[in-house]
Amino acid sequence: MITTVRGTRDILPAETPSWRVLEETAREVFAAYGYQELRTPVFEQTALFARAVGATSDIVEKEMYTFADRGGDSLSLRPEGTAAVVRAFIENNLHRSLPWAVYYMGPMFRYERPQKGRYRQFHQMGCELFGAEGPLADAEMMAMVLRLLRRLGVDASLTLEINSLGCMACRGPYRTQLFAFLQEHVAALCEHCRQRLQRNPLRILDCKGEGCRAVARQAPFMKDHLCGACADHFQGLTTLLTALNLPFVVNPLMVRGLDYYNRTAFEVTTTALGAQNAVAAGGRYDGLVAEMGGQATPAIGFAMGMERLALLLDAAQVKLPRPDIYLVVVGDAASRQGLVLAEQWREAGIPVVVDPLGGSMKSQMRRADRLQARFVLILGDREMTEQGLLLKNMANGEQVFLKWETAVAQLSALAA
RNA sequence: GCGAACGUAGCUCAGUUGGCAGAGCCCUGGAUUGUGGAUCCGGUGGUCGUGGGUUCGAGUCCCAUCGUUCGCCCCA
Repeated sequence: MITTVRGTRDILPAETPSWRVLEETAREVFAAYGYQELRTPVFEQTALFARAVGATSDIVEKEMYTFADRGGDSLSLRPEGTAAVVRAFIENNLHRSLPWAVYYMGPMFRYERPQKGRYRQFHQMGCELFGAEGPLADAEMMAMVLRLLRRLGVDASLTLEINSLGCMACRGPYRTQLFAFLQEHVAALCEHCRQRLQRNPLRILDCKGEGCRAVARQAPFMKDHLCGACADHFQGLTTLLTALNLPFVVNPLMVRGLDYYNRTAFEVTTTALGAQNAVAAGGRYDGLVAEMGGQATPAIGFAMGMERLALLLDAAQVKLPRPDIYLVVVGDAASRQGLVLAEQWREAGIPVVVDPLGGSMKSQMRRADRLQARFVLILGDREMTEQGLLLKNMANGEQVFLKWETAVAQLSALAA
């Protein structure tokens, strides 16, 4: 048997309704804040991700699906959404139409060890806003994320955490200070953190190892060493979140995994998903557009993991589709006549499900019941001779007789 | 990439010191010959994840492999 590739899966019809709730609710909320949909290719030149996400990040170093195409170009399946959005922004000269507010949703690919809520092909949706520099944009985006989560009914046990990662001006000095501190306490760090001390000391702050956490708590915090502009920005953000009545926690140890972030970083976490606790995460990346060759443009964005949202989604919101009218046909002649009638009704805009398996009336009725059809139309020998149909209301069992000629009018009254 | 647990019917699971592969749900037929749901009775459905090994005999023990789950890591 040929099966799905490890870390991928089918989303079967039993599950697609909740995915649609997810997608449709998100589209509504994003649109309400002025975001429009952007669709980018699922694969790009490998160099795009290497430069945007960071050549030394774990994602690029060991998690990308990278391959050479037949022309010899190195391509990669997208491991995240922002890089392609930035590429599209630059490539289409959109700095002339600021603000540019877009959302995307779709599959992403990372070669990771699969776990609950973590797949090799997974789905993210996210928003990116180009052109807005001040904390108003940050606060509004967080409000939007939380509104969406509330609308989805997944807001129980969620926490909004924020931090500031500083900017080019203040991160450098802070980094040397942090490095000096960590070097004094190198003995208490885990092996992995000792290795990344040189390369990426900031990441040590959110290591989950006990020794590292103890050190991290004593370490100098970025938020205490921000330059004036960054401090103002962060202060402005907290003031706005308070004004919006959005509860938040300042987590000075939160560091984003992707290299492009500066200033505001935020994360929405849950206690309901085990180790994969991040539901949504994002931040500001004011330097990325310029770094990627575009005209310097401030930007902020976030992404949320759709598998994780689907796991949390309030089942009460998901309405399973149920047919209004289910046609039961008994006998060959009735089957043919049923097909013709059903097409006439559909032509008139009336949806009809025709029992596709036939067999005894009992078994067809059972299938209609299983689908929770509101009405069943019965077409058997008796109805054939009388050129009519029996219409049964499945809720109360009442039955009325219809003639073929007048059925369209009577059925459209039902479907309305 | 590292550590651990688990893979038995479509689903959820039981299976004793190694001795005939089971239950519930689902599906299906009947009780009810043209009518769903409730009840009762019957039925279909298994390369026990896969491949080796030990043994008279393996779902059970051993090895390998694939997959899932949990933790690490990473992250949405």
